[in-house]
Amino acid sequence: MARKTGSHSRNTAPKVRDAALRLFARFGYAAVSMRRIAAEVGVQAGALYAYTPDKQSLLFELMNGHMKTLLKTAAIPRPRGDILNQIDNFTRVHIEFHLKRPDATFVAYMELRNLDAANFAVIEQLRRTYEDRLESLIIAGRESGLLTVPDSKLAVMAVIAMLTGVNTWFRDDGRLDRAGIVAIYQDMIRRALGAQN
Amino acid sequence: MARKTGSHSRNTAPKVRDAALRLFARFGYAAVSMRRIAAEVGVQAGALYAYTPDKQSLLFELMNGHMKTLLKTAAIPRPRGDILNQIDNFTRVHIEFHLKRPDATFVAYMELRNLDAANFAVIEQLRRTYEDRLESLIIAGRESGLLTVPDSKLAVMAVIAMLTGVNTWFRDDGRLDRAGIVAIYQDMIRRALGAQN
DNA sequence: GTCTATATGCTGATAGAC
DNA sequence: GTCTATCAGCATATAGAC
Repeated sequence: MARKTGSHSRNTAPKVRDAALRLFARFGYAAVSMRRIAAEVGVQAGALYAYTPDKQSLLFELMNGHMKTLLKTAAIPRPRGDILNQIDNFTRVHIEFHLKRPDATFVAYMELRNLDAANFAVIEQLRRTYEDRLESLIIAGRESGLLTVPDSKLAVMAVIAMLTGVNTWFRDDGRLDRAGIVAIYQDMIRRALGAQN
Repeated sequence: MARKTGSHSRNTAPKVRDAALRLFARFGYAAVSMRRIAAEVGVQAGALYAYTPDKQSLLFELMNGHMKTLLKTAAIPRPRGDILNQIDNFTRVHIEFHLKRPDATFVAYMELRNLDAANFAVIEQLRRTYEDRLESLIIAGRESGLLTVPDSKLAVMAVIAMLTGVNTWFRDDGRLDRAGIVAIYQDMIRRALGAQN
């Protein structure tokens, strides 16, 4: 209880991150001022600099955290199960993960150009790691004769673009629920990859 | 020859649009100032307002022109030919059109949130018109038994996301040329749509 | 940890000269 | 059609009080 007067920061750090994420997603990094983030949190602009050295770091931490969590969540825990099941699993996890985090997903895709060079390289590396995992599955599937893929790298790009695109049109009160969407995408992706199901 | 001193605007209008497009694509609408556009054109900031009433209109005109050109280019000139060929054609035209205009494509996708409400509605309508054309093809293919598509709307979103994603990774000095990429995407899209080829 | 006050500079847009 | 000059406001970030 050695807290000074005016100090109620126990929840401020996550509030800053939440406010920044929400505002960056909605209006874009460049269009959001530190004053606006502060107002959303309920402090003055200067107080934000107790939590981040500058605006750029705030953006980077949000994107870096998002990518790290993605890689952790999408870690393949069990190498057992055949390749088609693993690809179905990738499809499901990708859709569920990103639909659960629309703001972070949007920021991670839209604000890449607002990262400085060093930060961009870090995020780019994480993105590549994620893509490589999917490519490994596709290559394994092709080698075992379960898939017919003309080009594994293009297949990766096509599948990830399809999947991430879900976030752009999904609505909670829409015609299909998440499980239904996952099932349809699993079907389309298996087919696109030439699965002999 | 009734031109006043200091008047050399014959090429300025397109220069303004080109500069704005290039800068918006690279740094984002919100991060680009009118002064910076003017500097790129080689005039002072005030001179831009002879060509656009404000910055917002400049963005809207770029996006509106892009979408109108897309709809014109992708107009289906010949209803003859079977559905699979028409879908292959859609794939080819989409990829070629967008690879030819990387900046406009990028701006059209990234800057939607920076349109004011009225302008956004216009662009949204054009985008929907484009999607509806593809859906018509898919529905016709399904009805004639050529395609197996669990959900035509999701199929549209998946296909367009796949196709537009090409712009994010394509490089002119890359491993595959445009024709090669088109062929692979035609194959993956036919398969995704359950074509019995 | 948060406040107020401030520095330094850039923003979109307009007015009037030429 | 383009220039210069300018308005009024907001930007990021820091300093020092409490």
